[in-house]
Amino acid sequence: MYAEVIVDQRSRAVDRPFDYAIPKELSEKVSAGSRVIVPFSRGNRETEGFVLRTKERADALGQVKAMIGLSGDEPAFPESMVPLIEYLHKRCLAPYLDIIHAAIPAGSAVKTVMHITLLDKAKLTGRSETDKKIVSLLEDFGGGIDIVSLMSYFDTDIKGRLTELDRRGVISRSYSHERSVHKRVIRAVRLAVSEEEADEYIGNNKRAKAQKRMIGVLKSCEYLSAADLVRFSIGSYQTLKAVVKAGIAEYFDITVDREVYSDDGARTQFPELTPEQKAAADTICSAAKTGGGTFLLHGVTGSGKTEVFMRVIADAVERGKTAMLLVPEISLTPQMVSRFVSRFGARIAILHSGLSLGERYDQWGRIMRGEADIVIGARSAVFAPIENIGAVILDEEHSETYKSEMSPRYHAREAALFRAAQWGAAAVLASATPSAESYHKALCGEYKLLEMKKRYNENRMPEIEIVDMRNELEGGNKNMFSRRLYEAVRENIDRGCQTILLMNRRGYSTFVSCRKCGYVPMCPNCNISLTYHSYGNILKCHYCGYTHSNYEKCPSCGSKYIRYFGGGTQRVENEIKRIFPDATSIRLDADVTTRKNSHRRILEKFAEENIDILIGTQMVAKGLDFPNVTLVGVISADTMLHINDFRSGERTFALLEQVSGRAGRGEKQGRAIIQTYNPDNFAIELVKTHDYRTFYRKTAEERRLMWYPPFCEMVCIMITDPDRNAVMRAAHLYRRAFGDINEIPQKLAVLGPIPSGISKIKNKYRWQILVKCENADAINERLISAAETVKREKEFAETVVSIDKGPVTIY
DNA sequence: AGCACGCCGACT
DNA sequence: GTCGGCGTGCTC
Repeated sequence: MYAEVIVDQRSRAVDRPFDYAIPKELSEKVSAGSRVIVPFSRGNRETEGFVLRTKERADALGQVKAMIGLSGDEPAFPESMVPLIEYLHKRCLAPYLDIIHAAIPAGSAVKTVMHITLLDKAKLTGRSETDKKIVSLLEDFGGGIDIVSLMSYFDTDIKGRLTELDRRGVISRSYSHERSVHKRVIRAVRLAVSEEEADEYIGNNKRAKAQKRMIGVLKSCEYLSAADLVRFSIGSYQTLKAVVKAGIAEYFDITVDREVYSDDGARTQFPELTPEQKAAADTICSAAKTGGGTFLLHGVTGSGKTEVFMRVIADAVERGKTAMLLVPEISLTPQMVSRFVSRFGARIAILHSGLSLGERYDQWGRIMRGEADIVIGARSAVFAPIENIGAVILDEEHSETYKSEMSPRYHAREAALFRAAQWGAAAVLASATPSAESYHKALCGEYKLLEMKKRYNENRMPEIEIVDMRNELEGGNKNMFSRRLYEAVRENIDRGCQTILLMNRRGYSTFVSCRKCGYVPMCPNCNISLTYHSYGNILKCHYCGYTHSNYEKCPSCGSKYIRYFGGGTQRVENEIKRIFPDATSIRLDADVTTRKNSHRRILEKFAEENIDILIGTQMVAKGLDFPNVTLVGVISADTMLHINDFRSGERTFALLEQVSGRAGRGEKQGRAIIQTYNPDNFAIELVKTHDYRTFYRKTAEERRLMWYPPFCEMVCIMITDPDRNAVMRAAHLYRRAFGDINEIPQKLAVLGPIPSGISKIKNKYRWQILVKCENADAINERLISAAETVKREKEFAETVVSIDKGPVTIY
């Protein structure tokens, strides 16, 4: 038997499967997904690799080496993940390794370290000072040392010398493979003798009361952790020691999974569904039983989509299948998670970026072992190792967080649909404001459209009021709050109802500028202005994190008059405290949620203490369900509108619709007040009537005219280099190497190369080329070979070419 | 990427 | 003859 192996060496040159013979003794254990150690390259150095598939014959033309052994007893991923890995390899033009690393828990990869051992000092014949130093260091370290430590004693590269010394038999080189994340092992205790013998022991030691209690506890259960035993028996570790020493009990190790959610064991029942919910759930469930299909569930905010998900998931697991629910960013939806936990309990596994490496590893293990058959998670959970999938659900399917901005630049929606199709599962894309791409496919009949137009519990949709801020300015109001919004907030506080205020920008102000000379402080590493943060009185770059203390005087002209343009959440918070001194308020944005669980705690506090006002970025727009919130205020609806991106209207509509949907989820009617300088823009105007259909129609008209998605596919080629001139030359070379578009047998347009909208980030200059085409996968070869042409030039050694299919932001 | 190999100048 | 630095090319 032979295996195709992807070696764990991050380089394009080895980004392909290599054939290895599987020794007989390993043939039972090696399968697709196995992690193996193989001899690689001329020196046959031991290298870690992943098996993509096994086969009867080797395709390799030259010699085929045999693999050395298995690394780790469990496979890294199940065999059924291979088709997805291969699909994404082509789709994202990403190296196999990047995809595999995205698909397995971070930190579970193995580090290969070279060790040097002194074999025979006598064979050192030469006069090389370097060689002598190597040998004497090896002696100092007791004959063996790892390569990293050894190299730290030398200024020059000693690898060549080590090869030579190995050949002469002075030293030998070996490899060790170390895993960084370990299972969590705790010490547990169980009875080592029969219950009768234990009773006899107690009878003979009448004075040992604590030991008696402890043995009593042990008798009542099979085993328990040492800590629990001590606690339940009100004893001490000394008592436990005595019991073990007497041979009555014994220690053993159990591996436990770190818990990532708390389950109090209480189970909620399935409530009665509304006719709309029932119709949607029934259609999806019956499709799931008959080979699957993709559904676009378009339900207004508060229509109870989550309840439909639960039915679909329950139906799948009842039939012995598994289910996957993807949410934009799970740490942002604690309410959703707790609802699922209280319905389904311990069969849920949670995967998201906020987990520690160990927690992630444990959740992974639970899924691999089949202990969890429902997976809830953010983008990367689409790689969860479940099999036999019955239902795949993407909540807020329009969310841009589903697109990875790192290699592999995959879209979780595409990956999820691929996995659903693989298992004949029902796929549900759900949103109150579907992406134009998905809605287009639904109208074309590629997806089946399901609509839920009514809110749950007969609640009405929030009333929307648009406030034209130009009139405020004319009326002499320079405050960030219009008179309408001020009055509404005031009224809401007095009624004892809660308010959510959206300010879609963190920090205090967008940029600062000298009133006299117009100087704007910029980030030295990125071509972007610095944002003022009142907390700590600093200027901060939101791209690279650079900070600078705020200027008292203009560094350019020395003027004392510095002005703060634009607003951020901090500024709104300050204003609220000033104009509503009697109100309680709390802020929720990326600046206050850096610590684990702080996001959840802020929301809990908001609910439990009935805080009057919650101020936040788009974090407050998603998935929050607080019945006492009756007013939503949007300080400025324009912040996303003027970003020069064809999707800005779509983003604005989705955000406004979502955030206003936070109001009126209880019995009281909700309303939203949206402040804007562009009341006539249709993305803002149509929120008023919650008219998604018209919004889509107008958007689609524009996109068709301009030939933008969903009517074409886009590819963004980003070229970066620390040198301003090199990056420009590289970009032009790429364009030339890409070739004449008339030779390509499809409609295609190339825009650029041009400097990127933010022309420098983290000291790397950025140029981009945009390709619009009918089929992006059909030009893979051109896209790659042009990148190879650039990389072949010595001048472009530091140039990075990254290809992004279906980019979400173009700037 | 990471390493072996071959080539060449420096030094003995 | 080594030694050590550097460019090249290959990896089942």
